[in-house]
Amino acid sequence: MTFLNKVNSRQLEAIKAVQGPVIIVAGPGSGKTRVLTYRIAYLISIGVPAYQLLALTFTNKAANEMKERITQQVGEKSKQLWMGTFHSIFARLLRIEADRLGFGKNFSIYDTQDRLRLIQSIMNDLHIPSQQYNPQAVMYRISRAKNQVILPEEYASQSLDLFEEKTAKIYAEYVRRLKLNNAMDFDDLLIKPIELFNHHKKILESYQERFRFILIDEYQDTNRAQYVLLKLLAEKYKNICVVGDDAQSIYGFRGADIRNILEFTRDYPEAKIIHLEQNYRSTRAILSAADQVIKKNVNQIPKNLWTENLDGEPITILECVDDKSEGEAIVRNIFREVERLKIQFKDIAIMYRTNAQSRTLEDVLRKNTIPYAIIGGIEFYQRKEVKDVLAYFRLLVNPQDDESFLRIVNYPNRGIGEVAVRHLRNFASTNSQSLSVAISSADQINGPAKKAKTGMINLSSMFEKYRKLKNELSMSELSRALVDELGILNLFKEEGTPEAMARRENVHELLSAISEFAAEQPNATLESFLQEVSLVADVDEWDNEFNAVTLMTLHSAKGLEFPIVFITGLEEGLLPYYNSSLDTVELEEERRLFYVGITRTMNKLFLSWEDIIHNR
DNA sequence: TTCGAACGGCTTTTT
DNA sequence: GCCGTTCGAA
Repeated sequence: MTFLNKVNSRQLEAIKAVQGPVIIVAGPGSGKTRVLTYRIAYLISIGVPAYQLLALTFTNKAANEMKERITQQVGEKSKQLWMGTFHSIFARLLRIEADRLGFGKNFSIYDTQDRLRLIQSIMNDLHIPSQQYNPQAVMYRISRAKNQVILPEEYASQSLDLFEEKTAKIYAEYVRRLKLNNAMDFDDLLIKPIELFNHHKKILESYQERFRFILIDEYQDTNRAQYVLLKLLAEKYKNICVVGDDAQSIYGFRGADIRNILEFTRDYPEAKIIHLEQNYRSTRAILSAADQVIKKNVNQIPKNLWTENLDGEPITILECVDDKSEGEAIVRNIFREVERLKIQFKDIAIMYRTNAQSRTLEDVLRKNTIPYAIIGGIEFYQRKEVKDVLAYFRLLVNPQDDESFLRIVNYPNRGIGEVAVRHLRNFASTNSQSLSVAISSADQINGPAKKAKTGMINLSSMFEKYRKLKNELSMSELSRALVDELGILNLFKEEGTPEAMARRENVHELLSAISEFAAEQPNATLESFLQEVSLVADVDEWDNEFNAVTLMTLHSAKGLEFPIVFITGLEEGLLPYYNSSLDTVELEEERRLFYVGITRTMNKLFLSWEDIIHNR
């Protein structure tokens, strides 16, 4: 265990305290990842079987990196580790146990877009006007309720106003429809396991036995559902180790409950508390700036960060007239720093509060031929054309998935319009069939026009054909054949606009992603591919080998570090983000977000803003 | 009945 | 800048 002499005494303590509950309060740059990695390697090296470890991280990227490092320490044993994001780990568990919950193992996973569409269609059916009740707000409330493990009945009994009453109705129908579609949303991936464990004590016990040692990274960003889930799993052995920093809790909007970390010792009074306060990442100047910011927050665990690093260079403030000149000032400084410090573009990151801010920055960077990589924005797997093609695959895997069906029933155009779809839906619901099953009886459906009927019959025989082919072709052949038959690549080509060509390129890229996936994993299936892509984050895709400046939101920056950092748009209203109901709690979260940004910096920090009032 | 063009509204952060 | 809605043409 040679790795154990590469750490300081506090870190060593954190690595070796493997029995019982432990909370590690780890400041930025304090070697948190190192501790987690070594802790797992240590557990394995003292004889704990790797399959008894459950390690939950915030991003897949973090999980993969850690897994790699653990493999270096302990070898192939690490393969048996259950390590990943909450969502991917519990999706995996649900694939195994789905039938106990009345779901098929091939369930679809709905992302935000799919959920919104489903909610809109439910509101239509229930005659709830979307002008009066914003579907997004409804979706947000439902998600909120789920995060807090509040089921429809309870939600209905607590609703205080008309909006909540309507939401309660929609919520109940939403749950019913998801089940009919054999689909789960992101929140279900957390609350369905709770449901499973509550109703099947035996299964809970078997997982308690299995996961004797549980580790959770970024604990400050867990929500109520995750908390309940962990509590259930750790109940028997109580070997639960949480790592986090309340000062870096920035996902309140997603239901993260900072109380989880603040009150850990209340749930586990015997918990060992370990503080990691020595920072190895940043210069003294940067750390002190971060400290000045965060100490304004009232609600936090007191801590005292320190470093042996040098003072370093002072922070530079760039005051600009508008966003364009802000971009230009950043570019000037990038060139100067690259020259002066002999660094590369990949050592630099530009951060902002909202994705929309990346536009102007991109323009300026492109003009100056500085290579850049963007994390976030419109994600690849969210693009319309990609989602459309994926919807066909989802339907092949899960024929009950009516949402995916509705997405592609008339894409590309088959002359099946709104009215024809209504007829089909009526037919399907009177026969309690899913839409993709119902369409195979297209010739028996009365109502639709001739054109629509032909389209339906064609679509139905196409499904039949590919359902057969699915067993005969490899996933990569199958996907190519399907896209070919759809003819969308040619449609884009005929259209010829730059947008259409970009879409064409995206579909190509999707096909190569499938081939690549199949090549990397010998027993890859369409199912596993779909699961993978529905749970990837943008940060996961980020490749730090490529020599480019990284652009991203402050949220995505969590867990990363860069020698040079620019934080842009430091204006009232943008950072902190202006929101009519910005209260103290939210303001503190904005402050933590800024804190996260500052503490990503190793050597030199630039802060930029537009002085609109004085410069106009 | 379907489809494409034009218009207006809104827009935080993400697994 | 993106999405849904509306409206007119085929």
